[in-house]
Amino acid sequence: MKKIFEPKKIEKKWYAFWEKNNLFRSNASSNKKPYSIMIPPPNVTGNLHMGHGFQNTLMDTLARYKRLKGFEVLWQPGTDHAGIATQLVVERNLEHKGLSREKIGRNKFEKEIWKWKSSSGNIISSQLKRMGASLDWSREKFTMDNDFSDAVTEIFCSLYEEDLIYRGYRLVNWDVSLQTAISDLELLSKEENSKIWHIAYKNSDKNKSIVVATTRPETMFGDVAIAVNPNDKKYKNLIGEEFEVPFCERSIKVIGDNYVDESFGTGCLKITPAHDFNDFEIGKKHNLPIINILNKNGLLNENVPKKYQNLSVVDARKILLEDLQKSGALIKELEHKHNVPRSERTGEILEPMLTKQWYLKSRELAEDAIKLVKTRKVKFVPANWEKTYFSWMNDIRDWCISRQLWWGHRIPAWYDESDNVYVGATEEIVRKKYKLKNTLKLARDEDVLDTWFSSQLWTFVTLGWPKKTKFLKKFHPTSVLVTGFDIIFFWVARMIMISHKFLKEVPFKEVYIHGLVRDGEGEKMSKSKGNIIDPIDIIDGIDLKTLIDKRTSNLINPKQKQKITNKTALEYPDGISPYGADAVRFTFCSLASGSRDINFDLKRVEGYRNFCNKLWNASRFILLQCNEKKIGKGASRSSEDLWLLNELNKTLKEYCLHLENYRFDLATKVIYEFVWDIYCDWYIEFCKIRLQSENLTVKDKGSILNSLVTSLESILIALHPIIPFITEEIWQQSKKYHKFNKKSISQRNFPKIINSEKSFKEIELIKSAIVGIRNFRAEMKLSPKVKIDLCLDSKNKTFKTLNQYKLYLERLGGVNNIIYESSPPPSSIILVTDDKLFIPLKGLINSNEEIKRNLEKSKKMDVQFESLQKQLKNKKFLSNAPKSLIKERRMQMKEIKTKISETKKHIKVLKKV
RNA sequence: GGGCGAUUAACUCAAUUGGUAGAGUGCCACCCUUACAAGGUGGAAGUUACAGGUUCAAGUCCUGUAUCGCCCA
Repeated sequence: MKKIFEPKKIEKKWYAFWEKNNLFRSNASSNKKPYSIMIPPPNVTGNLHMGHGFQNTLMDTLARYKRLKGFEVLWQPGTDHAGIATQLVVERNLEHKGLSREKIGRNKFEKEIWKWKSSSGNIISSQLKRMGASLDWSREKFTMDNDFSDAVTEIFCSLYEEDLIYRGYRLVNWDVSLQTAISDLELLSKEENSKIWHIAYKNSDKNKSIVVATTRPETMFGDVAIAVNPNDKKYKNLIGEEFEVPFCERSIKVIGDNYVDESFGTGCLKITPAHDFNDFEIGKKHNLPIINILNKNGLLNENVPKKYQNLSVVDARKILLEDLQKSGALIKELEHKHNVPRSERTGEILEPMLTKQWYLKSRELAEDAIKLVKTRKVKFVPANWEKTYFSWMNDIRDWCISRQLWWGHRIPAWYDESDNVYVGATEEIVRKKYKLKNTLKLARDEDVLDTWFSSQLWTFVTLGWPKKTKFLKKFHPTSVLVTGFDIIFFWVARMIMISHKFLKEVPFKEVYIHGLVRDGEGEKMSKSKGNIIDPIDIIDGIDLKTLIDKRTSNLINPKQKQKITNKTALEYPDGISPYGADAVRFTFCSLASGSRDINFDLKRVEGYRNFCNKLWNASRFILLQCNEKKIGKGASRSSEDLWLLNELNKTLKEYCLHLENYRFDLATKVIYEFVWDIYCDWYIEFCKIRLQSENLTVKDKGSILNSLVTSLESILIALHPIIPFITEEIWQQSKKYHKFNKKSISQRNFPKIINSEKSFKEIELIKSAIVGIRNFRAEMKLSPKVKIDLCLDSKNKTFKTLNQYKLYLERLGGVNNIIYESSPPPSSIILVTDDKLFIPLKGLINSNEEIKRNLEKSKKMDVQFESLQKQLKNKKFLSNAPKSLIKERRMQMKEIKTKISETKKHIKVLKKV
């Protein structure tokens, strides 16, 4: 073994080995208990980002852990076709070639996308492999696979038959650059600086006017009424009167509606049902006509005066305002902040647009889905995310599922020339089902389904639904869904609804919601901020130049290039060093506490890389010993070894509990502390000394080696879910010693956990004696080269133990001689439980130093004493606090009292010297 | 405007049903001791954002304030 752990040399090797040996294949016919996780399918066009890295590390840890615990594990891989995102990427590629999707047509465009998918679609899969994700690749699924499409069609038709899917003429959020409807979950609304304009509408006699306030003057060509609050004294007598829309020969009525807020603007609201969601509702209520003034490309249409036709909204507004100004109709212009809805994808301002779309009725489905969470058939972890879920579900609206895109599942609906609709899986089926004549011309719906419509089927279609497969039977409902809070509505809720509807089952029993990975300063990682870190770059390392190139290429706003370059150079002057996948994984786990956001700090990775190195070197020591000496058949039963096993057992018990509770951070903490602070700092040191001792026989040493190797093996197994590569490497290297006849550590069983806790007083005693001696040495600034003597009184209760382990005192405490004496010379006293160890001061330090040191100690102890005394004198504390606590405090009191009096006595003695 | 969450050591984060605040990194001192300097030994560092309250006891529960973040309207 090399002195330093080099992850690069082992990671790819072991992943290939696991794959080759089919170690992640799941078997639906096994007798083992099932455990299944479906990967939240990443976009097929995507690259691995920190969020993926984090999420998949957690899932992989669970999957590997459950395998070791004897479960039949299915970890299902796959990708999502991601309608808009993918279509945009391919369109951009076409643009570079001077083409467009319209130029090449729908069929060719689809082919282009498939071509692109096959060339770059598995980037993310290979990146997941680099992270060590133990997915069953033989079952990889894509949401546009043929069988997936069939399932989508079947679901659609069946929902249609039940009247849960309908076609409606309604307002949708329209992205004018994509020319498609967008769900209200895909919009981002942000407060922006804008204006509010007061515009006068005159009556036909031009002797009266009414002033409306609007943030969107250009929509006035679509106005069909003016609304006022019926209680508003200023206006209520105008209700029923008519006014003319400026520059239009159209009169509209004043109506009264409580919706109008008297105090907002002028208290008069223009009503434009075709271009505002609220106005649409008011229009419906008052039976008003609807005038659409926009084309699908966002330009004003023939329903507006000629002058404004074919202008964009922005241009039309500008010209119209000028015209209003000239005509005197523009009364006021005020600064105003309001929320502007923009498309998440394109950043384009979304237009409410009147179109015919397909909708899924959601109320009824939601009722059941709410119950499932209320009765905890589906558990959210942490539970407070249920609130988010409920608040959305209680206020659920019908879901617009059609999209005007070319990439996605085509809606299985056909129309005849009179726009009658026929729904069915294929045209043939439709003709048969509706008994249509062959001469009747049918055209298929041009639109596709929202990507989430297919994603919601993920948990069961990946398992073969609608076929009744073995996999479906064994692995559904899945065990847990690991996902971010941002898609509770998009995905989690919809999966629960649809799975219950079609399978009468929940899609997963638990939902673990994790936090968002941010950069070290708490900023969201994004291309435009230039603060993205690619997990693969932490694994392999990256030099500064490449990192800057990566961060500044393809920027939407090239002006940011210099800023990002400077910032990156400041933050990573030497680039990022290679830390290896295990360190990255360990870090991700250590940061997964509740679901609060995570500020990712590379320093943490470094710390855990060092941990890997520590484990590596501890193993290296053990293997070196095994090479030199003969390993025994049985384990050593000495106190040190039994103590270690007990500590290991305690640790593993907690470790498992934390993993079961999704507290990956606590799991990493307990195992880290065990390996470093107990196993390496004490146990290996004990073993080292024993292995070098001349007092022990070859057979004894063989048993000790056996203990070392077996305990190491247990540790490796326990750590394997978190750090799979290094543990596999060490396990394989130590195979000839532990002799477990398996191909891979991943096939081992998790160490058995015993439900008993013993105490090993003599080991704790010897440890505290050594710590005491070390304290003394450090505080007295003794060089490690200076050895000390130790005086023991054979009448002491601890004498026997200290004498028995004196080798450890010598080697770990720098003790030279142990002198047995009942009346020691002037000494420093180390208190170990009830007993005293004496370190003669002569030749080391003068007694004043020791007096000073003891006075400082005694001060600290006095503070403790005070606080304990205060508590124990408090009658209310004694009557209210739990007995165990009182007992504990009394014990502490007793201890501190002895220590104080001993120290005082000691100081007195020293002063006499 | 409504809701959720956060504020703990210089930095990044922990702290079980309330029981007297801990890690990693950084810092200081000493050490290249034959697994590991990516290491060892020891140490300093906190009025737990602020102000009240409940309680024998509050980082933890309640009320309010401030700052920040997210979601919904």
